[in-house]
Parts: sequence; structure tokens; C-alpha cells
Amino acid sequence: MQINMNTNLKTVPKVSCTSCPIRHRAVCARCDTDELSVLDGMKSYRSFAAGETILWRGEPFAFVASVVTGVASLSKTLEDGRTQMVGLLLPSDFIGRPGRHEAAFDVIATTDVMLCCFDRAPFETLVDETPHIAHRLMELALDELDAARDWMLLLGRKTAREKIATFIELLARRSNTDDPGRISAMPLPLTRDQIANYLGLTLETVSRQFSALKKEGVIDFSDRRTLSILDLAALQDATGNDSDGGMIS
Amino acid sequence: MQINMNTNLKTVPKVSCTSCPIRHRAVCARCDTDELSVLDGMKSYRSFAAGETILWRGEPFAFVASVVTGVASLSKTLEDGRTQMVGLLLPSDFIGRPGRHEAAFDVIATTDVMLCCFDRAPFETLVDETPHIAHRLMELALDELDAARDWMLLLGRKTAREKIATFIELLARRSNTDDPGRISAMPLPLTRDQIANYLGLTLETVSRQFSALKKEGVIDFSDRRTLSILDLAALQDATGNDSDGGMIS
DNA sequence: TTCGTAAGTTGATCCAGATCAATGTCTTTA
DNA sequence: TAAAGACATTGATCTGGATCAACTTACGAA
Repeated sequence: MQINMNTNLKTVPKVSCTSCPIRHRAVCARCDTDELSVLDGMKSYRSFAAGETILWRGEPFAFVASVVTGVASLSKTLEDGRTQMVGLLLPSDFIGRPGRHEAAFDVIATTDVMLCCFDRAPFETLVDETPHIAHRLMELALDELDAARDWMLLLGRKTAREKIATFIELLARRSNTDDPGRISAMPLPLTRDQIANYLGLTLETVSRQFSALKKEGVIDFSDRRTLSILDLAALQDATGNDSDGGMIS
Repeated sequence: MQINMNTNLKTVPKVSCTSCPIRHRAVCARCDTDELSVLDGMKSYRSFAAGETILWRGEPFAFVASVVTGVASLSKTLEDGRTQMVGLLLPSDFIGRPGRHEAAFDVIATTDVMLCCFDRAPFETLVDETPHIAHRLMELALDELDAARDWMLLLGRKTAREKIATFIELLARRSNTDDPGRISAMPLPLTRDQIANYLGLTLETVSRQFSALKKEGVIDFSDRRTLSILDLAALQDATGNDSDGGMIS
């Protein structure tokens, strides 16, 4: 558990929006050149080390931000310490919502994270004046709502094995390694404990399910944080999801 | 399981927006008189009987709508039939999202439901031209996102008892009976089976937990679909949530 | 190089909630 | 007013995943 008094933030030299890796998926996706240059002038980069808390629950946010690189998690905690991750933030995902002035959950960097930040007040003004941004924010919110509801199905009804398979498949889908059928050397951006918190399991169960899938030859670990998918079909079978897209017709 | 080919919808005489019970919470909440009269001209009412499916998953929506009275549920289903409710629609909640053209889940009337409907295409045009509506839609989406995330914590980490207590407290909070400390004769808008699907439990467990809370004198049933809260403090204790708002300071 | 700690694996046991089963109680229809 | 479903309760048993515990491995600091 780290303490982050917002004093140990690293501010990093800016990269031009035009060459930004998340240019076409982030909150700026729909912006034209003029709008982009306004954003370019407002933004600043900050980096957080793995394990650092980016935002505490209840803390008013000074800034809103897009994730440029790395992975962050959103977590809720019960009084007695039980915690549940309620979202994963991957590159292009957004932190902060229009009209919301404080975080409803802890935001934690699970790997080293680079954020593209905007001061909240001027950003909100800009949103009101820029339909392209307002529109994109709505899309991002609706995507998150869809993801949250998929996750409710997982948390409420899936078995441990299905949860793990779904998680691995999700990572494969969102890691840009679009090599169909077989993915090698995909980094796991979470510890076993964090995966457990994401899936509503314990870390021991996570470990056992990984071991089982490995023994069956579905996946393999080159090291504990790097896995390969050896049999994507078997993995998808194990997710419990519809056997996707009716390839035979 | 009912079949609804959109032929058995009852269309019902309209009520003026100005005397509408959900006027100040629905998608029209921020509208001025002029905007309201446009909506008034576009809308139509439809009613659905308890058990009817309002919208099937994957079905393109012809209309978007606000719930005026009654309760509807949003459900996702796994291939093998396991289902999980991913949301409850109470009066003022909205069906349909900008930019989304088909339902991502089944929408089912759990009680008799009255909807205030707008044809999708003209409504979307109106949204683009009316910031008051666009803004309110964003608020509603963000509220649902918050609710979804609270529910993820419940599904992933709460015990059966905590789930039931949270559910009862939620109903009490959203039923407008704002009599603090003691609520009598609150109708349960869901069957035991539907409650189980909402909470990620089985119907037997739901029944047992109700019985336990009743035996402890926390709640009481005047009939199986009507309950009273006899000891709100004990109920809130049982939810597992923070003991709310630090009343002592 | 070793020490110390965090992260991960594996085994043994337990238990909350699922499953299987029987019975009870409403509501609807005729 | 009876009969038949749907809905609900309660009991007995089972089991997937939690919990408790021991050990292994990786890694960063000194």
C-alpha cells in the first residue's frame, strides 16, 4: 500500500496529439485539427508507477485524463476490506465524468501508467463547447456500461473456470496483438491477487484455474506474468459465451 | 415465456407532460416549456402486462422510452440458460441509448408497465438539437454506470444475507415512501426467482434469507409480495455497506 | 551471494450456497 | 368450489470455491 500525496507525480514531456498512440480511440477520437490543437495546448502528461494510487475514492479530481500506456484498475471496497474491481482502464480509456467531481472508487495503477491529463474545470468548459468531445464521452460511457453489464453476468453466474477463460480472452482481444488463433507472450498486467479481485474469486482459485488450463495445454506461461494461448478455440469454449458469430452458415 | 410480436401492445391515451409523474426525473427533466411541447407531440404511451417481453436481445429498437409506471428488468443469458439481471428499470428510467440501434439484453416487464415512447429516429434527431436532452441522457447513463458498479461489488463479494438486505434497502430507497426508519406495506415488484436472478443467487436461498430476516424481526410479510421493514437500522447493518454518512460527529 | 520480502503454487479441510426433493399456499379458470 | 398451475417455503444433501497452511520461486537491496 503506497501513499501518494500528488507530490511524487512525474510530469513528462508532451508528445504531439497527431502522433499519439491513442489518437483514434480516446476522448479526442472525433476531434478535427483545430480542436486537437486546443487539447494539445491544455494537456500534460503524468506517470505513475505500478502499485501507486492515482485517485482515492471520494477524492475530488483535480484533473481528468486518458490512459496513454499501461493499465489501471477501478476498485470498490466493503468496510471489512473485501474488495471488488469494477473496471480495468486500458490505453484510450478515460478517467473522470462530466458533472462528477469526485471519484466513486479507487483508481490504482496496476502497471506503470502514463496519463494524458487535463485540468477538470477548463476541460468541462471545453466539453460544453465541443460536441465532438461530448459525443465521444457519451460513447465511452456507454461502452463502459456495456462492459460493466457483461461483467455482472460473469460475477453473478459464471464458474471459476469460465471467469478465468473470459478474462484471458478479454486480454487477448484488447491487447493489439491481432494474431488470430494463437497469441504468444501476452503480458499479464495484474497480479494473481488483482485478477482475483477482478473476477470475484480468491487468489488461490485463480492460481489453480491457471494451472488447470496449463495442464490441459490451453495456455502456457513463459514466466508468471507472461502467457501464451495455445488453443484459442478451447479457451473460447471455456468462457461459457455464445460460440461467437455463427461462422458456419 | 410469452411471445410479443409487437401486435399485442396496448396504446393508451396520453397525459400532458406537465402533469406527468416522472416529469422531473426522466429524460425530459431539464426541458423548458417549448422543448416539452415538442416531446408532448412526439410521444405515445404503451402498456405491457407483467411477464411480457418489451424487447428481445438483439432486436433493433423501433422506439426509445421512459418507464412511467411499473418495473422492468434487463437480463443477460448464457448459452445453457443461466441468467443474470443486469439492471432494474423503475419509473423515470430510460430504455434506449444514443447511437445504439439494438438491445444488448432482454427487457422484461416484471409488473404491469406503462412506457412513454418516442420513435427512435426522430428522437435521435431531437437529441442532437437539444442539449438539455443530450445532457440528461448522459446523466442517466452515468447513474446507471454507478448502479452497475455498485452491483458488481454486490455480485462479486457480498454474502447472500448482505445481498438480500441491500436489495430490500434499495427498493425502500427508490419507492417514494419516504417515511424514515420504518416502511410498511412496500410491494415487491419481483418474484423470488427474479430476485434470485438479480442477486446472483438461487430462489431457495432468497426464500431462506427472507425467512431468516423475518424470524429476526427485521422485516415482515403481510403477503408474499408485500413487505414491511420493522427495523431499518438492523437492515442497513446487514447490507455490509458503510454505516452511512457519519451521523455522529 | 545472500538475505528478506512479495508473489505464486499446491494441498487439506471446511462451509455457504447450490441442488434435489417434498410440501404448502396462493391465483386463475371453469 | 374444485382443479391446476404458478409461486413459495422448508428440509436434506452435495459441492465449488473459500479458507487455512505449507512451501516454492522470483527479485530487489545490501
